[in-house]
Amino acid sequence: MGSCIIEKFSYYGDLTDDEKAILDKFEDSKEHYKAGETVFTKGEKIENLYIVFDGWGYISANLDTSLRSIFDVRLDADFIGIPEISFQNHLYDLHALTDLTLCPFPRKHLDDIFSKSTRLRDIFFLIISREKAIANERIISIGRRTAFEKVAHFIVEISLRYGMLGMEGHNSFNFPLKQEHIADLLGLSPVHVSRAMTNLKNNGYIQYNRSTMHIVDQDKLRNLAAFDPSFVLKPDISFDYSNDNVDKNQQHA
Amino acid sequence: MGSCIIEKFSYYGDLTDDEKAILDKFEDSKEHYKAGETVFTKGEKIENLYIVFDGWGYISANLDTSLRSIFDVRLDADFIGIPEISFQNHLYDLHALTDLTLCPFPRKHLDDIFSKSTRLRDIFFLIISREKAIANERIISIGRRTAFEKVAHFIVEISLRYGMLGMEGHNSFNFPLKQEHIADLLGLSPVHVSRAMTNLKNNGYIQYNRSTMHIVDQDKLRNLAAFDPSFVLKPDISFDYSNDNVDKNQQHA
DNA sequence: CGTTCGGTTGAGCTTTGTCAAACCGCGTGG
DNA sequence: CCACGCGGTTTGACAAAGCTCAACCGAACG
Repeated sequence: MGSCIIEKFSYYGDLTDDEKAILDKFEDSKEHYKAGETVFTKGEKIENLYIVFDGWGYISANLDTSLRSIFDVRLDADFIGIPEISFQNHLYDLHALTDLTLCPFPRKHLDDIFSKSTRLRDIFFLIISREKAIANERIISIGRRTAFEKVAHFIVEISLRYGMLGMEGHNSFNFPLKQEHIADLLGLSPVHVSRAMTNLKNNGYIQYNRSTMHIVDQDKLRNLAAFDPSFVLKPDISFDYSNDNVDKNQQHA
Repeated sequence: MGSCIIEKFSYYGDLTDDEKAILDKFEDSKEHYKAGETVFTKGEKIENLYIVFDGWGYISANLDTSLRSIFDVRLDADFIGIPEISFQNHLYDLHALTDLTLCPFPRKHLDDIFSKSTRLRDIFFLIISREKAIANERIISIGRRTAFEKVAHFIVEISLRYGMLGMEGHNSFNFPLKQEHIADLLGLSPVHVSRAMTNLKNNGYIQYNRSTMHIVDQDKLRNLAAFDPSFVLKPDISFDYSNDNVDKNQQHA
């Protein structure tokens, strides 16, 4: 009955009543974390998957005391824990960047989802595909783009992920990341992130202040970042595995 | 009846007769590619998943004519295409590095796997988890390690992936990658890879020639690379989602 | 033998990192 | 209301890591 899991799951596709009934077994609880708090750390036992209800989190690993790597940021309706689904213990840390509200998603109900609804299962695979595509783009960024391009690309990525839109992208959005986080996401030093961002600002690509980002010219920014739109999956899934429907939901022209 | 899919799937866990029966529906065909050939390219329609039967392949993207990024290398029993499972068209290219034999894995039979056997489905999730963990380690490497450490870490990774072993790691193995490929995997230039590798050789970490790699001292090399063993999943899966069996298959001490 | 392909080496250059100081907005307490 | 301090950003000077270009080497193969 209107659980937050159903609400957030709906972002990925309209749900039938049957599908809602399957999801409705999940407890409708929320967990709240203050900005800066740690949700879990490496090595802890995995209790749940989560869906982000509100706020920003980030997934990170610490190499030694000084070196940190951030794998990804978790926004509204993003899942947390799917890639760790067959581990018993967390591999990474999850921190709340802003105040963060999560909907726990108990693993023990996953059997139901997978056996009772091929469509819900497909949504799961959609999410997995999407996340792997994002990870691959990050690998390209970190490995082969300049600092300037890395930052530009990341801003475009967030503008697209924000609110699960299609391809248009938000032009103004909440952006609570500190430059230190961007640095750890992109494999840069914080001061170099600063240089890249002031550069983007001075050249008319973006405007920003402490907490909001405004993209002045999406096309110009995407062009600079050599942004490839094909990895962005539309939330409207309607694929099947039969290979008969060649023209359905094409990703490429 | 003894299809290569059953053979390779067995690497991930002993299969019951029921599970084998489900997999036995797959055609037992093999596709052969010569070293250097292209298996598929970005934008092509996705026909199959694959399992590697023999040889090495690599998954890459080209940014422009000069810049290439390699996401991963595909070895014996690795799957190809799982992260793209909800796309209609390929996002990346697959090339044969050596002569390469693949077992096609038609998507239309996936429904059977997921609905008829929770265990086969769990093996799928094991694979997905493992691949995401490998991708995350690559992100750490590219973003936060020195060239020397990147190369060292990559060699350790391959020694562990080779042949789906547990934690021991092979000390001598076939290594057909050119330095150019290592460069594209790790975000380096080919000449810098050369420098790093001769350095590793001169300091007694490794020996190698055109096609084989020998790790002189695993511990020393892992130590240098700050290698974190926790991301390596044992092929013996026996997890469940009930959270009752706290001590089973622990990843951390 | 000569050619080709990949690997190695050196020199100089570019990008990015490091360190330290200055700055800026904002909240707090006097 | 102002001074202060704090956290985060910016700037500058310098150092280091890695890149590019070009020459050279050496094994494999015709």
